[in-house]
Amino acid sequence: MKVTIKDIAKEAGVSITTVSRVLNNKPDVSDNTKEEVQKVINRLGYNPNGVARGLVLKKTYTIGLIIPDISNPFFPEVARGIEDKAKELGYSVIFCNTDNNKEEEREAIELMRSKQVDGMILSLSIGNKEELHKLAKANFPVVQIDRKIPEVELPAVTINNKTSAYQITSYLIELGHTKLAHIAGDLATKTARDRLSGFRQAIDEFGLEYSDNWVLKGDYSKESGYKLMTTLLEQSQRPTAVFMANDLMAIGAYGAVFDSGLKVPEDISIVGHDDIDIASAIRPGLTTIMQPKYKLGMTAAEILIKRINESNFIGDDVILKPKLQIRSSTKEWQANA
Amino acid sequence: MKVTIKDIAKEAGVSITTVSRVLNNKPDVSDNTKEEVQKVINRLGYNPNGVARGLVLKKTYTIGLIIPDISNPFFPEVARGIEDKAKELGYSVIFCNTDNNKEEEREAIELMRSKQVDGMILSLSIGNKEELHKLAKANFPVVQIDRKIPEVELPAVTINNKTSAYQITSYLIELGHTKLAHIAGDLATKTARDRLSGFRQAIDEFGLEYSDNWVLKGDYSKESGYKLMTTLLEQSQRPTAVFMANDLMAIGAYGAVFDSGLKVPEDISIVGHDDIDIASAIRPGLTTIMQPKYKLGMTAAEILIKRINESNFIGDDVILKPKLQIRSSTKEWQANA
DNA sequence: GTGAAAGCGCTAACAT
DNA sequence: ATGTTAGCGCTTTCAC
Repeated sequence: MKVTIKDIAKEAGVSITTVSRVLNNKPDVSDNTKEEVQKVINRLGYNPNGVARGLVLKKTYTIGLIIPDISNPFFPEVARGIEDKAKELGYSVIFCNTDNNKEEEREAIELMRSKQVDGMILSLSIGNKEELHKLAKANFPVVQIDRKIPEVELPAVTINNKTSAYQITSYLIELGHTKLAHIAGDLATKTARDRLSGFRQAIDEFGLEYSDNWVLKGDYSKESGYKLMTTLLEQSQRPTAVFMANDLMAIGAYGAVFDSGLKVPEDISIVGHDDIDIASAIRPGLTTIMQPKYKLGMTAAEILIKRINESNFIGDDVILKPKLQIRSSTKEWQANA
Repeated sequence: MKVTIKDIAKEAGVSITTVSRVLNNKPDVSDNTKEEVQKVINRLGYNPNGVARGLVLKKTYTIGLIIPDISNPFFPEVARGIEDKAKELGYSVIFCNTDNNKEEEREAIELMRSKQVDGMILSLSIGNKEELHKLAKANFPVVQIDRKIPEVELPAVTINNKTSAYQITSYLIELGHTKLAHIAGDLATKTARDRLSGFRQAIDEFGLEYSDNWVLKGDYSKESGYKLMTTLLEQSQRPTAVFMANDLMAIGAYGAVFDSGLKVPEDISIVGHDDIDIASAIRPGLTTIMQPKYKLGMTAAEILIKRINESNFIGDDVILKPKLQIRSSTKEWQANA
């Protein structure tokens, strides 16, 4: 049987209140009894029952983390940032993968709530406005990460994906490219939509022609990157540069280019987004947008926990700065006569 | 205020016992009242308090996952396997990073226990026998993953790292290499020790000479791979092939070779271990040992939960099969006169 | 078929 | 400085 506060009380010859007092470092215990009780606690190897404590305190010191997929290389670092900050502030994290599936997301949120987490960090598909509205209305502590669902008043920690997409597309254009393609991410996500929209903005502003044939809809996976890049290369009119909506798809694209007997960047420039580990490891190094993933996580956890502990604190959106990371997958392009 | 079982009872005009009965699908409720109660539950959006339930049931339907670092590319996939299986069986997972730090590990275990997890999946450094012994003695459900601490009677889901190291070293030898080096992982881990020992066994069995200069102690990080490979290359006698204890270090080694103006595999063959995503994405593709990471996770979760639910079940060790994954970072070697 | 009461392990008034 | 009591939200005897 596990040893409880009662056992300690009996063994030490005091009331459970007194034990509780020394457990929580409350005043009003004589040094003597405190010491005595502490000894018994150590001797019996007592470990307070957090569940019981949680029930009376209405606080579990646990936060929920709901993300699409921990095995997508973007998320482990943000998860690490979250866990580090949470631990620092005395919280644990319970996590759940949803694959951007609306129903999974709903269930995950419900589950977390029934587990009485003190707050949640969410990266949801775009379909789940209602769920978020409910949480907001219930005044439940939530911070969104990576993706901010539009029209939802919950704070978010993100980068500006439209800007980053605009920036990297502009970079391609400044290199002399005029035939640009984009392979979009899962358009059920806000990030994919924003990146697409940043791409189009750049195309428009620089007065380049826009072709539906050169904007393909992927799903952020390596496989879809490979497949869609293959499709792109099979077209009669080939772009000279392509913006892949994330690095994972860019990796897939490398393979497709290679398999077509072409070369990056000589025949086609490729850029990605996120700067996951692989981006700097592959050759040619992938030009991409670096997202401060760890910091994204740290910041989200920090805001969430502040929100949990200060009822009058409503977190603001935090928009972190990404950075254009130029490597070797891009080169200047001269239109030849 | 959150709605409780009491509110439902009052609103439906029944006792809380009855509400509890319909909540848990117990018999002895008339179809009529059941339906009535269910209606109220839906109307009020009631969500049972898992903490209260956990207190009386002494069961939280939560398992703990303690690993060195979720942002090490080896772990996300195993974490995903664990979460998938856990979810399937009705459990959630709460996770914690320890960086192979003994004290962090101790604290994490204690934390999990105070949170009353039903069981834990652990990947610990080798220093923590005592902690594991305590858990074993307390008959607390635990399964080890990736690394089995020696002399501890808790089931483990692993591959045989000595065998895999032996296998990949033999492959190098069969290619004609006779000057082999090994850059070990963090020797505070069982895996690193086993891989080193498999390497030495191959060296011994094939009667190759062994030099301490060619066995360097890394820590599984990319940076240490780069640094130690540089050290290796600076030596007067250079090996022609090196077994890096994991893929991450192998990536670092690629950089070191490149920066020395040498080429993989023409000047030096390199192999890794684990087959993380990057291994197949980089050029030349990294010859390595593929670990069934997702399955490792699935299996561990399955055993753990079975162990939780069947008091007489003691899980056996499961040793999964790795696979030699030959790519282009290795080539035959002819000793030239 | 239904409800009253006890109790899970703890904290927090409220005495004393 | 210490103890008594109530109660957190739920499940489970036990009685009716």
